[in-house]
Amino acid sequence: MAGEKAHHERCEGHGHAHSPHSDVAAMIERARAFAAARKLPFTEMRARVLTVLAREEKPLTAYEITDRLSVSKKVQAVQVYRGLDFLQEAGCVHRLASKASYFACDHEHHPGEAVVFMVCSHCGTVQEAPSDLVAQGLQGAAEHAGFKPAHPIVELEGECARCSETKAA
Amino acid sequence: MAGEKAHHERCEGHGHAHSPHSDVAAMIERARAFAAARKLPFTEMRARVLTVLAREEKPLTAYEITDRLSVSKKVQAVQVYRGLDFLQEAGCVHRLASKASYFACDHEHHPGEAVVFMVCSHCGTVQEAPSDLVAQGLQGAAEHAGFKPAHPIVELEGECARCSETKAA
DNA sequence: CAGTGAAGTGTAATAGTATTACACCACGGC
DNA sequence: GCCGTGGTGTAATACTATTACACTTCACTG
Repeated sequence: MAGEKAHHERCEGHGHAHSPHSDVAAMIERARAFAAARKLPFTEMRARVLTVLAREEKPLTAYEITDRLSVSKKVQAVQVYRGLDFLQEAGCVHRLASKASYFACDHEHHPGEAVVFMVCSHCGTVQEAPSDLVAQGLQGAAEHAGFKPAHPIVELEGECARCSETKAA
Repeated sequence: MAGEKAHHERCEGHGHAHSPHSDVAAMIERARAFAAARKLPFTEMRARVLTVLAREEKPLTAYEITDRLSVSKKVQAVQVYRGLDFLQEAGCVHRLASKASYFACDHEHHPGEAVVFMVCSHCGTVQEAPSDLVAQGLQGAAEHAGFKPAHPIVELEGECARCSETKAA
């Protein structure tokens, strides 16, 4: 049942693992816009946290971010968590529940959409892919149980294409 | 051990919130069978951890289980984690990634199946519901990305039927 | 029947993730 | 001005999970 090409993705053809250099500036801009819309400041700290994540290929834990930032100037984990909270609200960063780690996302998500986080157990990268079928499945399960759905978490551990190829070679 | 409530509202068709009294003895038996099949001992500790979870309506954290068990005899978290590892392998207990907590499950799961954990943000209970649509969606997303899927995590936060009704009243 | 090895236990210590509390700062609005 | 909302920096703490190690149990086997 592969024929599932969901909405337009801003990702190029194959859902890419948010690559390290996928326009950091654009991500910053998106976060800034969100802040403006809420009349909240887009502070230095928020930008720094997002920048670290945007440059990274893999999810990082809050403490890894803390370490990265502390190289230039000592920061504490709580400051990073505050930044992450904001960025998650802004939709610029997602939390990977299975790994308790965080990664940047360069595109908008629409309400009601179900996004699958495919996590490579070999290299650690994450690919996002929206799925209508999953969304329908969740909706159906909820309906059947009289459950009022709010926020879905869909993570799929496995091996990414790149790592599979590498091994095959 | 505790009284057996003859009330087994076993899986009527679909997911019920694994109620506190859904036959604890049967769960123990299932775990015991798994152990036997693997030629592993089904020890006191394993039984105790499972019993605590089976009697509870909501997921518990490892430390909550530790506290419950420590009432009768002091145990340490690591012992509980060991029990949980076994029980998860046995399929008798699932981990809720979004809450870092654990709950008992009274039925088998089949490979390739995708199970939705519906978590009520009000009362904390979890209902399980298998969904073919979700399974297909995951499969499709993986195929499309050349991703080799292994273990899915599907959690849906929201409000259960009971809590919705209560509020409405 | 001793010897061996896989598996579990109990205990202590530690690593890793996240939050609370509080004093202080910055800025926008009346 | 000054007040309120929101951010920062710092310290401390709570919560989740793992590692290490000495000891036990038990099935197997030589």
